[in-house]
Amino acid sequence: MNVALPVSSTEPTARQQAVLDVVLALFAEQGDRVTMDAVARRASCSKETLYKWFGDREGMLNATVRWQASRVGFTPVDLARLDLVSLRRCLEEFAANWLSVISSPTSIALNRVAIGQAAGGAPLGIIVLENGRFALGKRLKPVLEAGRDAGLLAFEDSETAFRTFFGLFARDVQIRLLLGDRTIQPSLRIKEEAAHATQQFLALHGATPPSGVASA
Amino acid sequence: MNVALPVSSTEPTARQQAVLDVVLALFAEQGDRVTMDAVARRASCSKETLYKWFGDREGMLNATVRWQASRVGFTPVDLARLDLVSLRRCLEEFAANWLSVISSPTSIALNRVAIGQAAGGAPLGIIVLENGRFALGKRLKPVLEAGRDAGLLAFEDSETAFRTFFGLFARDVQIRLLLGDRTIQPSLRIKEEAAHATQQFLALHGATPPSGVASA
DNA sequence: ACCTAAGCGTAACGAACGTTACGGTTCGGA
DNA sequence: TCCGAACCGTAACGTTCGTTACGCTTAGGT
Repeated sequence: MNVALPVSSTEPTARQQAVLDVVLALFAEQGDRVTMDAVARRASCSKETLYKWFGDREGMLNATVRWQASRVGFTPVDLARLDLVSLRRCLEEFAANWLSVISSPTSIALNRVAIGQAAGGAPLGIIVLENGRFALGKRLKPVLEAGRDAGLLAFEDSETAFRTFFGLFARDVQIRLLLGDRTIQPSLRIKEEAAHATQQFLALHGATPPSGVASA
Repeated sequence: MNVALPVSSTEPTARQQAVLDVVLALFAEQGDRVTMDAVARRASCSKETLYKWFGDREGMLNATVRWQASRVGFTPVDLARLDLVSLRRCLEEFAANWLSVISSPTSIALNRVAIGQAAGGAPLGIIVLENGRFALGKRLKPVLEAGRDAGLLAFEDSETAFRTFFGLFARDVQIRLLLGDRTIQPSLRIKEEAAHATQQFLALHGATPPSGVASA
């Protein structure tokens, strides 16, 4: 499995990227039920080429997940001069970015496929986890620690603090989306929910109590 | 689809329950890849019987989800005499119960199947949601409101308050389990995590600040 | 101009699996 | 005792789909 593309590093060519984008589009449309034939037809390439490039079906799915993961970008933050305002805005942006990413049809479809494959020993779920939840933690923990160093936050373990923040903004959104709940419409209130979660996190872990703003 | 068992109410017979338990066991073992043949063999029944009972494969999966959902029980609480100690204990039990349920192999497998089916328009995900997350909310919100009436809690919307509590104890546990993360071992620390989440929830929404206990 | 590699389109093979059909067996009731 | 319904075990059918193979076209290098 996965002959032409080794498990790490090698970036797919432009043509290959176009094929992987087709796979993503088909994921969003039909979920896991993506056949090699449908990919080849939509991408106007031959199945033989698919097998030459990706080895087998699992390799193609693997490359697709990596391709999508390589595109999620984070806006780096300036940790040197950090005050309560910039910290709050940074946390709100992180939360809002996360909420908007996991609400996108592409992300939902990708997570569904990864979860379906995770039933076996497939590493797809781990890849999604590594590039989603854990990548977020790696980016956010330095911010939290800088906030603590600046006397703005108080906590012992940055991992625990991050998981608290994660729970406050993620709540039940992801599981409801994955299970197909249509009564949830997070796209409209992302800003408000991110602000709310940040407010609550600062109420729990802020060194100085936030002045005059009640957690509605 | 689903001929013999109408979509609601009718309870399966003991023999049918045994078959559904076999399906659950196979879910836990092999995930979504459960064939009618494997079910018939393990359950020592004929495939013709399966089709007579459940209509088709989707009907069988449907009945399985309902069967498992019918078994999750909640311990009712006495809302009349509620003080801070009993409220705290009640919240901790809810959180601990939820964490232990979603950590069980059966629940993980069931959620994976439901999420996989949710890609199409299948109602499996909605059923799981209805009997999991929403059932929890229906049970917990009266408790929260009773706590508010007793002057122990302060919040505007019980739904919002519940989602905050949900986020505080669920955090990233469910998505990590679903994606196959093996570095997470919630079974050992469920009590501590439930107590921690309850502590944080009371810090956010408790009317009287909890005396002398720092949120570690 | 020729050769080779890459790639497209299509056909075909084979396995897995949902679904149906059939013959034999058990068991409760008339 | 006899009948019929329910059920078991197994075989068979048809579809889907992953995988492979083949013929043809195109482009770049010598």
